Order: sequence, then structure tokens, then C-alpha cells
Amino acid sequence: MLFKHLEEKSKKLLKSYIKMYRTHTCGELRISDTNKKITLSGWVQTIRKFGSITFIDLRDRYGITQLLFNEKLTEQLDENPLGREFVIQIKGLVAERSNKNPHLQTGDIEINVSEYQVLNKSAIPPFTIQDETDGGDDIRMKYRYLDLRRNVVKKNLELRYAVNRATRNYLHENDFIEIETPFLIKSTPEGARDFVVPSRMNAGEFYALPQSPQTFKQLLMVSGYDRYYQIVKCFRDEDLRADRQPEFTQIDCEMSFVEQEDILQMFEGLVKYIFKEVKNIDYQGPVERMSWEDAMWNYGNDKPDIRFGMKLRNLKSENKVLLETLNDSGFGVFNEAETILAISVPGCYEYSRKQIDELTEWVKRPQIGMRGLAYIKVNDDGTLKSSFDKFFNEKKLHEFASFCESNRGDLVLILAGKEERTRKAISDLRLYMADRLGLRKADEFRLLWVTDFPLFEYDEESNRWVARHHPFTSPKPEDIPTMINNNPLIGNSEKYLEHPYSKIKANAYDIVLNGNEIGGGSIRIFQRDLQEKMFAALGMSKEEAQQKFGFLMGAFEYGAPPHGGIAFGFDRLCAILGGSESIRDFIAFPKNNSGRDVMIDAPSAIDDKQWEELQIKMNLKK
RNA sequence: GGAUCGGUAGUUCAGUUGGUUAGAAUGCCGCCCUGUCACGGCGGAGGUCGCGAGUUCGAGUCUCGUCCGGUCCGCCA
Repeated sequence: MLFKHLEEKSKKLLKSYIKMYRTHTCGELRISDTNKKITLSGWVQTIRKFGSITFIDLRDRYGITQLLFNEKLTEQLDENPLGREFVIQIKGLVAERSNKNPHLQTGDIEINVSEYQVLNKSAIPPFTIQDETDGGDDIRMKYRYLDLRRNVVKKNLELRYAVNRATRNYLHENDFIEIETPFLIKSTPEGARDFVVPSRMNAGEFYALPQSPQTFKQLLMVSGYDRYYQIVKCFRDEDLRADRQPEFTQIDCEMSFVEQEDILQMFEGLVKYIFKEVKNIDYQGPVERMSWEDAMWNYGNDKPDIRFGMKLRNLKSENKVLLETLNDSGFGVFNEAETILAISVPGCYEYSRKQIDELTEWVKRPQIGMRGLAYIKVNDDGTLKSSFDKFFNEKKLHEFASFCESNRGDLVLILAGKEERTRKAISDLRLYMADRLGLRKADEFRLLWVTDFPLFEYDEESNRWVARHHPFTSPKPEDIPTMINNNPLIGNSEKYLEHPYSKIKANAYDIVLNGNEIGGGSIRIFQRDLQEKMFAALGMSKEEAQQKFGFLMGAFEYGAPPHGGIAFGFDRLCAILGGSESIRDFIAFPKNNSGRDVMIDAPSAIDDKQWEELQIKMNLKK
């Protein structure tokens, strides 16, 4: 540790100082401390009064210790009452309990209290501060400072700190240096929407809060800081979800003189190190790799959960026999569909009509948007029952089922329709079925690198190609000539306009944990001319590119090294390690669905003087 | 921008086909209790049914609007 020589000394100093209020914490006294004279401070968790004696559970960050008030002190409670969440200080003797409580770490002892003092009273809390609280989300967020007293929330923040510490240790050991980058930067409306901050000193102009320190870390590479990291707040002004906050934390990393493989090795090392340090899990074997195309083909998803199988069967592929079978069948839904995709769900062949209807309703919801669901039940005697029996004779049906690679006892679920929607739908259905079958276990962790993303995707709305990752991502080396020579760079555009993805592949990679993208990055462009090509491909004029990113391209002219990096979603990583869907439980003071902090009531209006100083006038529409 | 679920006591919820005085648990207050740890027993207080309009003899319940919260789609390089 950096300040090891100071540590012991400061601990002693701290001890002597805090002795005024406490000699021990509420979590540390044991039977070996019997007869010690001690002072404790903490919050009153519960009061159990028995006529002339009283038990009080005293709580602090470290645990709970039972206090015993004798007859005399119990009488004093009439004069000097206590209530839940009062902050008190007590002095007394540690004593062995006659009735021990195995559920408490301090359950073998109690304190025979000789005197107590109320350090501060408490209003009656709006919800009970216990592991199983009676408070709903709403009220817990409004009184978050009380919610944070609860053990469960505290555990989450402790886990977060453990992940933070492990990250810093690992990166420090690997010669990374943490460098802070500015929060007040320039708005570049590429990608997510920026939060903007008006400048008083430069009236009429705005800063933007960074969506990530991307350009700064690249400039640090130009400066020669060849291994950089930062655990850093980032800001995006987009709509929220359970796993998305307007301000969130990234582990942002960048390295020079590396290829993709170096980055993958370094950072799967980081994740494995975190597993070991935080969860004491030795992650077995190498992290699996999968190309983006394979992920989309086999899972319909660029962040597949590989803890279970149920791979997609692509039934309208180039398999001629199957196509003939389909055409012969006369089943219009299959014949006319652009894509037919199936999954074989193990052990579900006995699903009832009601259960199948339930699944059908599920895929017909507007969020999924399919028009129906076809199925084949593969009974354990090998016979088949499908929803489209009348279109297929038995032989054809068996052929069809075998194309689905189904086994006895499977329920084959089939969706047909437009390529993109159907693929997304079957991917969602796959996850939904896995949830129903309990195949997504919170204590099982499977990592996966997804690589070879397309460099561009087509944006129907703005009618142009946009960077799938970001505009600083390098194309695959073999695709660079195509990109430099062909502009527009779509190559065989006829084919790829059907799917809004470019043929040119990016030197980009995502790391996926149990179906969640926990990090992503790329090898960057480090030559000015290629970067110019990139901006041009995105439909940016030379002037516009210069105005927005001139500083970066300028830097590339002064000896920019080859470099690349990655950023991890820190909050999400913590949530997954903590076995939770929601990142809010791992953030001390999170915002709600509409981006509000209901505790401090932000955002809020500003007063006239502030408008005046900013020299801005409000002109709210509607 | 859209879909969907919810809003009833401090809190978590129930409330039937629209019908008498809106219930339960917990918390809170009072009394009793010397070994509890989800203490127990007895008693009590506590409600603008989110807000507004409408239908009706009558609305917590039905309709419309609106506000707030949850989840999702779009969006999130």
C-alpha cells in the first residue's frame, strides 16, 4: 500500500480520538471481552421492555449489540425516553448472556449498561429499517439516507467498494496510472444526447458533460501515458431503465502499442481478478470468443447469455431440402416469411394449451410484436404434435422437427416474419423460456467476448450510416483499403442495405457476462487521414469534422501511437456480481425513471438572478 | 414519443355486481409484564380512497382527463 508507514500511526490516533464516543463498534465484542468496561455509540434498532428490565438493540455500520437496562435505568426511561433510530451513547460492562442468540455475531454477549445519553433524538421513521423493510421503492428513495442504514443496501455499497478496490489493485499492478479528465467539455452531438451546462463567463455558450472520456484518453495516449485508467462518472441524457442512469460510472481504460488480443487478455484478467477478490470465484478456463455474426446467427443477440443452450435454428437458410419441405407444405405463414427461427426448449413437451396460449400472448405483446407462435411438441415416445399438423404430413413434420435439432421431450417454438423483428423476438423468447425454466442462475457466471462488429450501421431516421461503436474505432486492418478506396464504404451495398450493417468490420469487442454487456471497446484510429475518412463516411463535412474534432486530428499529427481501450459499466458489473437486475440498489443516491432525484427534488427551477447572470431567457414550449 | 401495471391508515396491502359505519397486518400512543431478540397480553388513536370532471338515487369501485411511481419498446456511438 502506498502509505503503509502511516497506517498504524493514524489508526492509533483515530482510536484515541474516537474513544470519546466509543471504545468499540457494535459488531466487534465477543465472549472474550467479558467484564471489559466499554463505551458504545449507535442507533436504537429496537426496544423490548419487560416491566422492570429493558433490552435494546444498538446498531451501527458494523453490527448489532444487545444492551441490558436494569431496573434503575428502565425507570429512567420515563424521564429520558428512547425511541427507534435515536442516536445514543452508553457505558457498561460486557457480560455473557444467559440466552445466546446464534443469529447475531455479538449474540453471546450483552452490555450491562451503567449509564446512557441521548446524543440525538429521531422522528418516527416512515418505514422500518430492517433487512426486510416494509417500505416500497418510492418512499425508500425519498428517505434514501434511512434506506442506506439497512443491511442489504449497505452490503451492496460494500460490494461496490470491493469491486472498486480490486479494479484499482489490478490496474495499478499492471502499471496503469489513473488520470482525471474534465467534466466540462464540448458538445459533440454524435451518439447519445449530451447534458449541457450554460457558461456564465461565455454567455450564450455551453459546456457538455462527457458521455465518456473518450477523446481525452486518446490524447493521453498521444502524450505517452501508455496505460491509463479512470473510475469515472459519465453522463447521457437519454431515457432510463432499471439498468440505466443518466449519470453512471465507468472503468475507463486505454493502452498504447497494443493489438486487440493484448486488450482482451489484459481485461479478461481484470474481470477474473474481480471475480476472485470479490466473490472468491476461480473463473475456469479461457473466456469464450464469438464473432458478432455468429452471435446474431445463433442467438439473435449481440450479447448472448451462454449459460444455457437453446441456440436458434435458422430454418430459412440455404438448406434446399428444408426449403422444399416448407414450399410443399402450403403453410402460408412459413412460405411467405422472410425468416423462420426456432428454439428447442428442453423438457417442455407437456405444456398445456393454456401454457402455449400464454406464450403466444407473450410474443404478441407490442414490445415483441409477433403475430403468432408455432410449436412442435416432441413427445417422449418420439411422436409429434404441432400447431400446423394439417399442413404437414407425418414424414414432413419429422423432417421439419429434425431440422430444428429437437430431442424427445422438447417443445420447439417457432417464429416467422421479418428478419430483424423475428430475430429479436426469438432471442427474447429464448431468454424468457430460460427464466421460466430457472436456467439463468444468479450464482453462475459465464463470460464471453463478442468481436468483429460491423463498423457502421444504417440509421433509417437520419438516412445515413452511423458508427456502431464510435467514430474513433478502427476498421479491421484487412478492411482499411476498402474503406479508403470506396466511398461510400458499404462495399456490396445491395446486399447490406437489407440489413442496416456495413460489410466493413470494426476492430471492436464487447465483454458479455450472463447476457449483459459489461464492457466494450476498440482499437482506435490513430492516423489523421483515416480519421478524416471516417468522419467523411459518417456524412460530416471537412469543416464540420475540423470544428468538432480538430483537436484530436491535430494531435494525431504529432506522433500518435497505435492504441486501443475498453470501458466497463461499473454500476452494472456490481449489480450482476450482487445478483440484482437493478443498478439502483448499487448506487448510493440514484435517480428514478424520469431522471429525478426525489430526495433532493432535482432537477428544479433556477431563480431569476441565475437566469440574469447566464444572460439566457426561458422560452418553454407547451 | 409509445405501451403497460399501480396510487386506499405512517408503511405494506385487501376491498366481491356500484349500495349501511372503508378493513387486515405492521408501525404509533397508553397500561401490564425480569430473559427477550419478529417478545407477549389488553386497550386506543390513526383515512381528502393521488387530483379534477363526468355517469348514477348512490362511486374507493364505472368513464374521461391529469399528476406521481414501476416495468418495457423506441432511444442509449
